[in-house]
Amino acid sequence: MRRAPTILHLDMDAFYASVEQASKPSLRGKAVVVGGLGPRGVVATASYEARVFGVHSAMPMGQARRLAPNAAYLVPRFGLYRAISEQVMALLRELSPLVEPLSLDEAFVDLEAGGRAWDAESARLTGIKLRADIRAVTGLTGSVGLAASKMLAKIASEQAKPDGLMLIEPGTERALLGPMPVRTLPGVGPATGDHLRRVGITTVDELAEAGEDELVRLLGKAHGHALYAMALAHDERPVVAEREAKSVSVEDTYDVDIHDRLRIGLEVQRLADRCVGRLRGAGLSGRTIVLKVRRYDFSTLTRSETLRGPTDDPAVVREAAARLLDSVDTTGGVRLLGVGVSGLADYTQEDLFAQALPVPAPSAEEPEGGVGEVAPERPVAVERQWRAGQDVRHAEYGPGWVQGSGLGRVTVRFETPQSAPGRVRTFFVGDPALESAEPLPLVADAAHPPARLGQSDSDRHGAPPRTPDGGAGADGWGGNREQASDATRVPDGA
DNA sequence: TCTGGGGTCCTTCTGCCG
DNA sequence: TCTGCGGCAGAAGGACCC
Repeated sequence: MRRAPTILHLDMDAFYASVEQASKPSLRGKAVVVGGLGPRGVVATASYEARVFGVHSAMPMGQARRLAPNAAYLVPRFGLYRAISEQVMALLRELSPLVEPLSLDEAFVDLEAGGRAWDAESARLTGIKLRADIRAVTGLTGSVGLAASKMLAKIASEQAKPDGLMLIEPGTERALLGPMPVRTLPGVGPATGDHLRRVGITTVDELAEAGEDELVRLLGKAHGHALYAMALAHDERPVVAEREAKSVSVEDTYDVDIHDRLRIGLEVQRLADRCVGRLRGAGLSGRTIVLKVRRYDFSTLTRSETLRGPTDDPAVVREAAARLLDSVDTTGGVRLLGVGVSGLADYTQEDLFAQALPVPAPSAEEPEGGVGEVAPERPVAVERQWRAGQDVRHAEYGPGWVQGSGLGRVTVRFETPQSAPGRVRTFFVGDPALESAEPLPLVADAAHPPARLGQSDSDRHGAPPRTPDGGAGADGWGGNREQASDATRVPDGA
């Protein structure tokens, strides 16, 4: 095991919410909640001001609204988050060629591989400079953990939050880890945590005392061995810069349960097309088609079928998904449907016989879905929809963002990242002087300008960044189903 | 209170094959 | 021909992560 604390873990603080606060001066210092605003949405990120009220990630939006009724509720703008994430990742790659992104706001860096750090002091200085650079380039704060392993570096950054840096000195790991709750360890979620608590294990020390055999008996071979090693602060996993995707899937949760079998069939076809769009966009094909159904009572079942060879043919995936649906009882209604493809390959069976359909180059309008005969993901918009948080520009008043809409009107706050908190004006939703706009840079004249600050509607359907642990940037969030009545609330006096 | 979306990995069960 | 067995692949579900 390496002894020097040269693994760095960066975790941006309340990333999505912080980006929104940085780009909307009237929200700074206020409770901000980003997530799906539909009736079945959940919280993606809450600002620290919102967390004071008990709002946290993965909480149902309805519950968040009850806890923090005066917070600002915004839909995520993944295009903007991706652009800012790229700025941050570029800074990390200046430190080392070994950068392992976990999601848009998190990454591991092997500082030793980059020759940037060889002991505690050089590692600490590198972390301090990184945090300053991130603030200069993006205007945002991130927390840094430094340790001799990935697990400990991640725990350190968690301890450092918000806006801090923590280094775990070699030799102090077990003393630090011992009193911590088992849930601190990666891989221990609610179920495993409960399981361990029932047998009297609540801390990492107790986990280590239980012994490897007992943990294997309780949790199974893989999990037991892994957890015992972590309890002893042993973690030899290397930082891996590139990892291949193993599956591609799309799913939708519906605002209202679907009962009509015909409609369910059509939705599955639509999801199959979207999934193939993703697949082709990534230049992949797959052998196993998976159908996912979440029923009215939240019970989830999957059905899968493995083909003789990999495919990226939408008709083949549609047909397989339809066959799988035949074996599912949807009486009572379904709340979620999903279609996925696994067993990925970077060629198709048809390629072998030169029968593959030509794949047009993705266009700006179809960032990942340029798939010939595959149906478009959404019908062409016939009426403009204004989503809370969306960037707009008014011919007379300039740039602003949608604070809320409903009853045929849209309320816009006119301000920019560099301006003072702006004023609010209300327009008819069809006002020709109002148009959607690209987000503005958070930091003027940044040394590392983002490649593109896209936030167009298509961004919500853009391919998630391929991240090593599968931490794909989520998209969707039911935003396309947002109701007009989902007006954003902004604290008074903002 | 009422639970998103996109992933990965693991375990268990079952059927097939030699 | 029948039976038992081990290995393997596929199917299904669960837990976890961001």
